[in-house]
Amino acid sequence: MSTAPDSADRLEVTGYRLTAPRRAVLDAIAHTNRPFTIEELSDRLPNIGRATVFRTIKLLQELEIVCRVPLEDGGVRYERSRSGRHHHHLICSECGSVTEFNDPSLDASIEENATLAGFELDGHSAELYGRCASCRGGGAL
Amino acid sequence: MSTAPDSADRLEVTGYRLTAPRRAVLDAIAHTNRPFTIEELSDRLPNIGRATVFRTIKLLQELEIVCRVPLEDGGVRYERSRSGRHHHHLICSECGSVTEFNDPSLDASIEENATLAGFELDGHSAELYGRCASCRGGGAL
DNA sequence: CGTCGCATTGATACTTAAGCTCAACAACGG
DNA sequence: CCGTTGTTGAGCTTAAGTATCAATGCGACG
Ligand SMILES: [Zn+2]
Ligand SMILES: [Zn+2]
Ligand SMILES: [Zn+2]
Ligand SMILES: [Zn+2]
Repeated sequence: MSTAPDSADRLEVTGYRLTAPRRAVLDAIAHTNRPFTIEELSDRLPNIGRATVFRTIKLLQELEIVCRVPLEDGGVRYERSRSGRHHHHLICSECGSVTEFNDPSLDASIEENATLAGFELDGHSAELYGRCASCRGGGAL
Repeated sequence: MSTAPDSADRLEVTGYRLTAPRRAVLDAIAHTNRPFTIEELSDRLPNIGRATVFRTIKLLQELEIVCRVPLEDGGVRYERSRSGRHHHHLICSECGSVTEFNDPSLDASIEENATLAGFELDGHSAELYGRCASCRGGGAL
């Protein structure tokens, strides 16, 4: 049990090679709890080429091991997905933490709106911005 | 009635000057029905400095005259808002058209999830991706 | 009017993020 | 061992947006 055995498995099972650079990326994100940028990740992996970090993260997104978190200011971070399934994000503007949640009725509501508009839905995103419970507790009010 | 009188009013009422460059930008977006990039807009306004186009669009976003549309592939376009109020987008991956919709029950569902997580909600986004009614009608199926 | 002050403009340089290229390399199957 | 294919990484290129800063415009005031 070195790192993220399940993720590694998922890579191999899907037909991709589990190479040393890919393992290094998996390793690095397994040891991070904060959402990260590619640059940050790349800096922590000086022996791995930037392009490879990009490629690997893209790959991991497809496998739903990592997800893309769009910030309120237009920036983007990435986060190792806890659930590995479809979900949405609660993004704290104070501490930057990201919490996943899933709500079938929210998705249903989204689908309903698409149907109403005669739209064939193919994907969607929903991001919630604000202050997380612990930042509220610790700070004012 | 030259262009977008209401938008122009909104600019002035809010204390900003309605200058010639700003009017030109308002004019240009009033005559566009497709979501645009800043570059495209800037190209259509050769007499207006690029920086001014950026500044003006940013201003119009604050006034909710224009809204930022994040695409599925991570790109961004801008669109003159029809409603000028809070809404979400249906984005067609085939023709690129953007339709606004508003659904109080969707927003309620979002707020409920925030509350459940002890989160103080501050803003949110929801984008729907797929094929619009006319692209479906004209194409296959 | 004349003039002062502030908002605005725009050419340009700069920044940052992200993606692409392509030759070298590693793995694998036979 | 050799050819085929997937993978890598240094450096190049693009895109998007921002910073600079002098010049200009406009309004207020006397
Ligand atoms: Zn996520
Ligand atoms: Zn969903
Ligand atoms: Zn909109
Ligand atoms: Zn909403």
